[in-house]
Amino acid sequence: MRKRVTLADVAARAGVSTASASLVLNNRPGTRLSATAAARIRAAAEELNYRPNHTARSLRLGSTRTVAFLSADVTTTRFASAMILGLLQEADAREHTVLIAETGNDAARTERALLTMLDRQPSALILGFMQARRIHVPPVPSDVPVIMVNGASDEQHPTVLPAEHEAGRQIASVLADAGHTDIAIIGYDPNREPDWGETVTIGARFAGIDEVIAERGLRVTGYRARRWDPDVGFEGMNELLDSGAEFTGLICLNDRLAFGAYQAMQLRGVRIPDDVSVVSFDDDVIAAHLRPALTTALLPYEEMGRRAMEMALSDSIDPQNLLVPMPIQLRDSVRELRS
Amino acid sequence: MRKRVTLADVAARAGVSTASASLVLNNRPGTRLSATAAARIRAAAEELNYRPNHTARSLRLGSTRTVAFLSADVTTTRFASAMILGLLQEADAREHTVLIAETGNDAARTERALLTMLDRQPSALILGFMQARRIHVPPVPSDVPVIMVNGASDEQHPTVLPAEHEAGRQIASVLADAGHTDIAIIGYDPNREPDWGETVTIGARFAGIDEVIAERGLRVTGYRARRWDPDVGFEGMNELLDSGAEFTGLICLNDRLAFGAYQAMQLRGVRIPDDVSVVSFDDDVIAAHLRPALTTALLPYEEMGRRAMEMALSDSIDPQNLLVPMPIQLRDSVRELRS
DNA sequence: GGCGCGATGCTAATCGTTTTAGCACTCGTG
DNA sequence: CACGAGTGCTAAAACGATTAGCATCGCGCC
Repeated sequence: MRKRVTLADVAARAGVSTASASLVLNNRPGTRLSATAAARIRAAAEELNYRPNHTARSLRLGSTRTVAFLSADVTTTRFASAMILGLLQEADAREHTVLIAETGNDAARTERALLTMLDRQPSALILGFMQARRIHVPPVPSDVPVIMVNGASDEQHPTVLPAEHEAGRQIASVLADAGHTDIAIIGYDPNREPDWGETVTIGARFAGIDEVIAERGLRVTGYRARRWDPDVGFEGMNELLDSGAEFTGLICLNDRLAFGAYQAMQLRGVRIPDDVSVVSFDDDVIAAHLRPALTTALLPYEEMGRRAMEMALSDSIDPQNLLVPMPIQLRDSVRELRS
Repeated sequence: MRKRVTLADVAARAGVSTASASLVLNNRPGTRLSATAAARIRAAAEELNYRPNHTARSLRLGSTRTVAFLSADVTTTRFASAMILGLLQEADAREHTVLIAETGNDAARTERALLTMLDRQPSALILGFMQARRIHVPPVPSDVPVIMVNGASDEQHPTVLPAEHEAGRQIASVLADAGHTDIAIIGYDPNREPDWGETVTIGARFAGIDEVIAERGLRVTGYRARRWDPDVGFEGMNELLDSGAEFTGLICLNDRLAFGAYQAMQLRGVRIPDDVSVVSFDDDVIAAHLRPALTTALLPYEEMGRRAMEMALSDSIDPQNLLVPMPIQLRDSVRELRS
């Protein structure tokens, strides 16, 4: 393919000025060009396969139709792609494209990435986090909106977060509604270690669970853990079982913990859900494939991405903070207790 | 923050022309500006916090330092984020940014996304696939390189693919070297169904396995399957066990199949690796967390992303096709057979 | 015949850079 | 003192679009 065809080429072929061509091709309302001239221009554009030079247009208009997405930790989780997909879908629907950069968890790198992005004059800036955190965002020109997905900023930018509090309530209620009163929790931290403060969402998840425990008068044994990995779940379950604690229901703070707990129970002949009913959070890819399939609260990253883009591109940022529901995926890991 | 400061602002403050300012700030070699003027310019830029307008520069230079990444199916797999991370790292090192778009598996949508991207004059185009496929790529201006990651094009664009053939050989050899001669394979298709042709890589994986089978004289029972999901692995393993086939080694064509096979064996009391040794492909997130941890060939998506960006941004595209090694993750699922 | 006016379309400035051609000035030199 | 060779810097033309304001034409009307 040869050099790109410019507006001037189209205009020349149609025998008009670039001004007229521009007017017609953008079908500006109120333009007073003859119908025949307009037709000639359109035909020329068609024949030459004209596509406007986006860079030139951006320079003139002062707006690139581009949204910059800065992500902390694209890699550490399989959820990132869901979020990106949501962003991309909504951006596409609104005829914008997405610039993406990785910031790591590093303030200096974040600042650098942010400046690089700002140099490209994006229409909006979206900061995404895989482990919901609160960070400091360097100042940004006031005309470019900043949206935080699954995180928060000291500067009070609008956020999109999962509705963890409600999910905590619902997940605990699943167990309570099924008649379970003796509950074990893996990953729980009754003392709310200070580090949890860094993550914006987990506190709400705990609070939701706590409320239901209090309201329903549940008896609880907890296994504290900060790292939520399968091995921890494995270890935790073994410890709970060894302690002789009595429980028929188990809440795992995420699916990876649940995965480990499953392994421990299987090895010791504890049957799910006959002996212990399990509920959890995230709806990780494995959750549906565990045996029995795991009941869990879905982390709605795709929807969050979509909503973030929506907020970024709508002129009115009405809801400063948006909570996206975490639908409960009811599967086979919970048994109805006959009382 | 107020309006962006332009080069003219800097020049004015330094008392020189924009030409001089541009020359100095880009430290063009061979310019003969006085040291004091240069210092004044630099100081002014510093004080005003000048950052060049990327759009304007792109327009002038005819090159946006941007690479467009088109992805088929960002969502369907947890591997996407690894690939993106690789791309991002290398792009960052070379001072480029990445535009990203989703194409689905749809030719029309791919074409549309491609055009949108081309309008932004990217330095290169990278097409990524999660399920390695061969597609038709619409024509692209000859000055923008096109790289295929984990896929191939009818137009013979350079590709970056996992070294499946070698991995097939190595994975089969792990079993053979450990003394196993009776092997079961789940996901195998001895007849190479025609559809496999669509995927570029799997054929090579099969071929590698086949070679070792022939060279070592292994005896093989296969469970055919095209969908490689946990349920299929579960079902496959049960069927193999029911058939009364004798085997001490099991090759699963991916970790999800292996996951299902593990479940089936656990339920039936077949011990891994004491009764059956298992090897697999992908190094999915769960592979390391299975009990026992699974020996598998890592799909090097991050490295592939990095190499693709490298090819895209280096002037000389020497190796038209690059095979990235799939390192074997040796873990605990294989037992050494004493003969 | 000159004026007003609607219809049609063009000129030229602009966005913020980069870059080439060349101006103005100072020396050194024959 | 005229001339060539440096030196230090600038004016102006791009890049490809958008848009406010102006120009031209034909025609009817007084």
